[in-house]
Amino acid sequence: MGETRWLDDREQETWRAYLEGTRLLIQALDRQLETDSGVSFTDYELLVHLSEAPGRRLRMRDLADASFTSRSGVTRAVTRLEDAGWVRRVECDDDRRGMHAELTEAGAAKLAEAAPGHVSAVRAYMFDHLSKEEQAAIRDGYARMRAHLRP
Amino acid sequence: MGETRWLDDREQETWRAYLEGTRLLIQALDRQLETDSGVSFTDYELLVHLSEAPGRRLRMRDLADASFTSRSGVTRAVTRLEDAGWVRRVECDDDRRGMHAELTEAGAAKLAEAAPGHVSAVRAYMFDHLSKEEQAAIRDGYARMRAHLRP
DNA sequence: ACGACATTGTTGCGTCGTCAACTATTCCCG
DNA sequence: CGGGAATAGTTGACGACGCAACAATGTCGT
Repeated sequence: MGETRWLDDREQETWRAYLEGTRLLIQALDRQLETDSGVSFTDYELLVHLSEAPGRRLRMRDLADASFTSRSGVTRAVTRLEDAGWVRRVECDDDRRGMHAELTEAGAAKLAEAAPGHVSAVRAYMFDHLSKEEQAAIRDGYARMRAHLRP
Repeated sequence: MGETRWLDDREQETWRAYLEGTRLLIQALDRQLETDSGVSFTDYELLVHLSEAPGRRLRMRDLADASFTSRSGVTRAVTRLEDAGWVRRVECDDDRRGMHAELTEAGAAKLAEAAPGHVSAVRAYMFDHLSKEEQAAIRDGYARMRAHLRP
């Protein structure tokens, strides 16, 4: 146990700005999606993952991995999305344990409806306030962090 | 309604790296605090806010504002921290509606015990992977975002 | 081929957090 | 001053999510 290297003022400010900015940003995006399209931010992200997958479907585990949440979280989220009519469960051919979550037409339509407003919000709340250099720094820096934190 | 300006590949990657890196980072920090000191990340942050306040106490509303959570969230969190013995409620002299949350000695001790490991984790998970320039970009960029998003 | 072990998805349970409603108090303007 | 509006903190109802346990199925070594 060596001496603790505390954060200096500059690092403190970086840490606080990041934490608080992130919290405000996510809250704002969630509110925008919820009020304009009736989708939560987490549900929106799940729909995006499905829409980008081949056949618009993903194994439950892959959806969990892609969204960095737990298996049970995905189970419940998919049930939620199924009740909304945006996703359906499809049994796996090659693995009888397996389940696919598949985007329905209604789900794709909902996503198409929600996407423009969401993207505009991401621009208005985040990208419009960042220079190209800052965007590059964030991209590279967080990609490196992500690589080291990935399990 | 003009045409939507979708995110280009670079912006997409920035957005994804940021979101996923952040999710992994917060999860990792939460786990570290929880396993090493038995404190959740949110509770840790509340203790920090109190420890930095004059008299180690804060009005409930100020604690809510500082932590960017709802009033009810703070009420429940403070009850939780009170049960743990780390915080006590003190009535306000000048406003009979008011309540202070005050850090106890045990709370200060818990914070002192948890802080070194947490700071080390913040370094190991985040700062060690970022150049000075990237840190500066994040600090400035998020500070600007935060300023625009603040209510 | 077969038994030990791993994996998949779901569920019960507990925790955490928000919104809306409520009481108590304070503020402010006519 | 007095009374409506604003504010403080709490609570109830509810939704989201993680962990651990579980049954069903698949995988692998011998």
